[in-house]
Amino acid sequence: MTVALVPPSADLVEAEDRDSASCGAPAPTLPPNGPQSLPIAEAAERTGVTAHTLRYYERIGLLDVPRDHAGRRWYTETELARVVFITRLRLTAMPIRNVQAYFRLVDAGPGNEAERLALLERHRSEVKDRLIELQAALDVIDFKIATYGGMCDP
Amino acid sequence: MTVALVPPSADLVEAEDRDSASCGAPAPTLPPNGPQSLPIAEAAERTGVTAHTLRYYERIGLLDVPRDHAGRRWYTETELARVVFITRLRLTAMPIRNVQAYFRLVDAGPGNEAERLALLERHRSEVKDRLIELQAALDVIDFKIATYGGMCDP
DNA sequence: CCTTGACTTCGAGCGCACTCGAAGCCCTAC
DNA sequence: GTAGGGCTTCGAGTGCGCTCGAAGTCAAGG
Repeated sequence: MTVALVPPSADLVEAEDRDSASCGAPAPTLPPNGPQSLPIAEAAERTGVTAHTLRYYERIGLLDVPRDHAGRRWYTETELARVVFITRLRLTAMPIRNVQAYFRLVDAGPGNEAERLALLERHRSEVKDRLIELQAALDVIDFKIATYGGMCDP
Repeated sequence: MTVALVPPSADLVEAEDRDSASCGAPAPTLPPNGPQSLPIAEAAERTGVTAHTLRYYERIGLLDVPRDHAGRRWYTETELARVVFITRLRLTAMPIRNVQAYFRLVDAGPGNEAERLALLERHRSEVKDRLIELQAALDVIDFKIATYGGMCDP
């Protein structure tokens, strides 16, 4: 239950706000198929998310992936980082709806940080509640396991 | 992450193995509508599970609820305790399949405690892994929240 | 030129765990 | 006797989050 404020995997967390030029230098309007961009298959491999799911995420508005002239997707660090952050949120069972809401805010540009914060904090508190419930349920299971040693007299 | 061996809500945990006469006195073949048995609506209220879901659980073999002469279900402490334990397992996201497997073992009577134990222990270890992942994801979110204070220099 | 293969879109399908609704039965109260 | 309410079964529907397959496009290699 410790709350680490050390960047858990810093490069991925930092990158997520770089798009929509939230602050600092504007995004460089990368040339499709630019420096380190990856085609969908490699993006899938790198993020551990299937290509199908990457397209699905884009369909539902979680991503906006640049294309080359032939319409093929090229994932830059920006998109890859976002995908990773999405998987983190999903891992905590944040409903897709809320993930959508969050990235709608991000994509709306700067000025709504308070809202993003509120959304994340609400979610964090839900996750913490679930952690506690989960731990309690685990305790029940542990108790059950323990009693299988000395059955019939729990 | 502490493992409590104090019965988390003892009455409910203890009761779950009493059926199928796993040890000690055989189940007393209670008269339908016996001492403290409840009709489905009250069982639902007591366990926090809808009547629909209680019937569903029975349909898929998780429960075997005694009936009165008119075919109505009467939930005794045995069934109520089992329902509660099911909800604990479900709370930890144990797939219904595995819950079914577990109670098949329980219903098969004594002699397979090692298998039950193995099933629970496997699940426990999965849950613990998930707890760790969940905590890590929460740390990412916490980090994100923290950086919303001093945007642009995480 | 033709094949190969990775990509594209679109819509449909799937697995899970419920959740609901229709039609009917049974008991009690009036 | 009859109205009401709570129960029964059964099968179908729902919501979520993917997951898949068909059919087509495009670029590179032989």
